[in-house]
Amino acid sequence: MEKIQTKIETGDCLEILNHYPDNYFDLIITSPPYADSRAKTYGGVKPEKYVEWFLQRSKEFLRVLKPSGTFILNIKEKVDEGERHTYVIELIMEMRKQGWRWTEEFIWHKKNCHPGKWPNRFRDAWERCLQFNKSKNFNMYQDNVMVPMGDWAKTRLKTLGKNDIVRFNSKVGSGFGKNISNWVGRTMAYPSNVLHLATETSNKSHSATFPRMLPEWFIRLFTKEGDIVLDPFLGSGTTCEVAKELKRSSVGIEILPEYVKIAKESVKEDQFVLFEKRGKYERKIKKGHNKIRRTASRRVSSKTA
Amino acid sequence: MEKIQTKIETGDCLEILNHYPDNYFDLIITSPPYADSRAKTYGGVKPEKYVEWFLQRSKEFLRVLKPSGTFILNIKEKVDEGERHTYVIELIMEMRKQGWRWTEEFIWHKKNCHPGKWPNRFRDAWERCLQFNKSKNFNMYQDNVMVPMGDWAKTRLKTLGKNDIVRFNSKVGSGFGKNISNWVGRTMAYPSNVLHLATETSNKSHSATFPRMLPEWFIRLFTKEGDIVLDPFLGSGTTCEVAKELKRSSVGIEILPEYVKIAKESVKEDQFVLFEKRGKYERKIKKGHNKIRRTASRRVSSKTA
DNA sequence: AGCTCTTATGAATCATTGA
DNA sequence: GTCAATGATTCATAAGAGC
Repeated sequence: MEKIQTKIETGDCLEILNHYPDNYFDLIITSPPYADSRAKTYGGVKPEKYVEWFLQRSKEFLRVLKPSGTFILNIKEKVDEGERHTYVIELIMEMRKQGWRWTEEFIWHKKNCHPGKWPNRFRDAWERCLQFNKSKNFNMYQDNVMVPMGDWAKTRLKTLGKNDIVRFNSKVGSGFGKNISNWVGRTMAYPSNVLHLATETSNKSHSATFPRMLPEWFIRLFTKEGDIVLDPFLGSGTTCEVAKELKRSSVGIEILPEYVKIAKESVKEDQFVLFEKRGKYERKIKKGHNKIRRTASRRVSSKTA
Repeated sequence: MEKIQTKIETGDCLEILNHYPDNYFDLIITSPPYADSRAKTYGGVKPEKYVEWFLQRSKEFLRVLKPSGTFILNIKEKVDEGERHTYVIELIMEMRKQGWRWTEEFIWHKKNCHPGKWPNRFRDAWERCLQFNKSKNFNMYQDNVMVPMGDWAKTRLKTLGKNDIVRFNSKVGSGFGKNISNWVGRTMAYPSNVLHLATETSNKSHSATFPRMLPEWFIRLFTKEGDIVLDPFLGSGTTCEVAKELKRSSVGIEILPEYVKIAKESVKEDQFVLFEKRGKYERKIKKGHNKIRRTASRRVSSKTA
């Protein structure tokens, strides 16, 4: 098996990435400090300055990303003076001018978002996962993220054993095609662009951690084993941890020493386990897979009960 | 009870609205023809021209909306050359320059999105419901859209949906006990800004109707009985139908005669039933409730199983 | 009334073919 | 070459029929 590397660097990604060559990463995935948040750690970028601040860095991301690669940006605009701020949509416009293609916008539906009540606003239960690419053709491994089919399939497809059940679509070319027999016995379906993930209420001592499932899903979708992933705003190291479990190399960049420390410890622990207790590592991987499967099956049973 | 009026007009809302005074409507809710769609009926506004085309009309919407009112815009950008088109986010930017406040973006999660498979894209399962306002203080009646929560749904009210949109009023006096207000506080929660609704796949003879629950939810949330609602792109009349059921006055404007005909028939039929066969009307309403409850119950059982 | 089973179809997207 | 029409692909939901 190919050897994978996990590297965590301390500093501003704008500087650190200077040392990396063009077309180097297969996937960039990150959840950057939102405007005005983490004021003490990142200098508190003001919403008005956010686009400018980010564009300098996204220019570097564009350079180090492979043409076949993908950039996933998890972000959500803050409320400012009772309005949604426009820095995110401005950023999309400006990144396109920079050369990025805005391929898709995934929705992360936060199933257990924070409770709260305001007179003119409901709880914010979703975030954007913006997909940007350098070219029209990029790598996408859809089979890696298939989900169990809805229960309707069990009852319906089961009975369609006869070879030619044909739906004549006279006007609209939608619905089942002519070869429904292809579908008999299928149990998995491709997902949509809406992700239902709970936020992690974990104990990790830092803010704004995204749940492991989020980077995991995108890493599985847009990379294969041995590929190399970048998270330029690593935080406490989730992306690198997940990448490593999935046998992808990764580079994480984080400006705040406390976070770097946490991140390095997680990864170091993994290395220890990897080299000295292989059995346990295997179990860990398996556990990860089971976790995914369990989640998926929970979703399905939820759909079918 | 206050008398309510339902009025359906034929024409381009840009012209028709000239006849309406400033600050007249409490809520504007619409799903305009998307760029490049309905080419044969609406002239098929090109994506490049869409913002300009819409801005003329949103200027009128701004004029006729009360300062305390809300404008809900259901829209989604098409894929163009493998990229999401930017006309929607450009529209947000331009409408703000026009004087609108972009208060919030609700997500409509389309549970039964269109099937299909492509090498570089998953199925599109969501649309935007953009909330715009004229002022920071607008009317919002949050209690009208509360949803049941927690174990209560499993045990006492299997028929109602957690995380779902339910007619709160319909439960009052329907046999759940007189002290409903006591447990309402503990068992009902405010929803989030993510709406889970299936598109209607029924047999209505026209395309692109949004599900009744969508206008219903926003009408309940942003208006009270006797208020007046506008849908400037009425389509087959869903908004006016729902407004009428909820005892709100409404004006619907539709350019295509066929749709106007359908819309007028729905409203007329309701009137006929209302005045000549009251018993049947009652049944119809009840059937409507049952429909909702059935939908909710499927979803709930799904979440709790 | 409450099941199961059948059937219709929905703001889709992409590649190919034809004008 | 540009643009329009056609074909191929694929889920989930709700109405309706039947029992």
